[in-house]
Amino acid sequence: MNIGQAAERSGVSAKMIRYYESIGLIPKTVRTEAGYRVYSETDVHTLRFIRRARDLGFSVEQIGELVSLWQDRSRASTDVKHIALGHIEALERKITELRSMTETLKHLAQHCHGDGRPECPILDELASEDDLHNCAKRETKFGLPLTPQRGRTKSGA
Amino acid sequence: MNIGQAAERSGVSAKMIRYYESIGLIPKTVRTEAGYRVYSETDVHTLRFIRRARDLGFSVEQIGELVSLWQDRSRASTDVKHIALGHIEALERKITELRSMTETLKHLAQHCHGDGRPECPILDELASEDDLHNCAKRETKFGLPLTPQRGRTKSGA
DNA sequence: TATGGTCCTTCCCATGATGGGAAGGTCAAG
DNA sequence: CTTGACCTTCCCATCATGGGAAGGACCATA
Repeated sequence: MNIGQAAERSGVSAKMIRYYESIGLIPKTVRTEAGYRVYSETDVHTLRFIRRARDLGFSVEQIGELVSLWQDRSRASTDVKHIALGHIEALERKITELRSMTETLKHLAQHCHGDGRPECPILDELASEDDLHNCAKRETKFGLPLTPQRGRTKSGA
Repeated sequence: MNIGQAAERSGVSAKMIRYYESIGLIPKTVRTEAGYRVYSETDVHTLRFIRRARDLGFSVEQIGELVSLWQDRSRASTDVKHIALGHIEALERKITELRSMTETLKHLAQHCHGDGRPECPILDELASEDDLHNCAKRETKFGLPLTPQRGRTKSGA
């Protein structure tokens, strides 16, 4: 089947399939004489595997390791578990960070009248000279891209 | 003061200060004859404001709006609150998403022996033909960049 | 004054995962 | 043979951030 079919059946966009091939996450496929990529059921299966791992938030690098382990029949499950646990930790750190932000913000928002007057504790806090004295102490401070929309951009927006 | 000083005093890197200027988040500064940017206490104050907003996860676009409101003495606090509440929602959606991922993963990891044998429910699940049948149903599915390290890259790594 | 070190300038590139779109080739059905 | 749907490659954009190069500016000290 062609890339479009493979994309539809796997849930990975054609664009991404080409990208994964280009970075070596999946091997180069067979091509027709005309240069069209040809995919088998097995390839689709692999792509689905990748999509799921991606949906669980694994990075492409980690997915590469997972795919290798998956295809290595003599793997040790501890290696897989190790990757998973590491990822869980990363996720939890992120969650903690985001929670800290929301809590600070909720505090601030609670005290803001939110009417037509200019007084605003939210701005006051942002402008204050000392550290954010709220619950959230910015221990873990990373950026968070809140709009990295995976998948459709036009339809889903 | 020069950009280096302003960076140090505000907690915003010189690189970022230039970037913020280039995208119009902050106005162009006065320059010395030699072309060096010159900053005042007020500028540093603004930069600190920006850093805090950034630490709370606001996007540069939102920060722009917040800065405008901050500097508009006839603002309505409701506008500020509106931005804050919107951001809180976004954060909470993200948190929900991440929690869903961790829960799925924890489930899978729990059932994985994590020893030298190849049997691995984590891989089995990723490779399974049907949808992830776990608690996490991938309702909200976005990517999450778990390593967008803000700030130092060498020292902090 | 010459030299060196530290600062500043601009410009380009990279990140990670993804989409958009253009220019052009292919294929199957009518 | 034409049309439309599909494929190809290539380049660009995102978002906020850092890295680094090439070159100029400034200052202190020998």
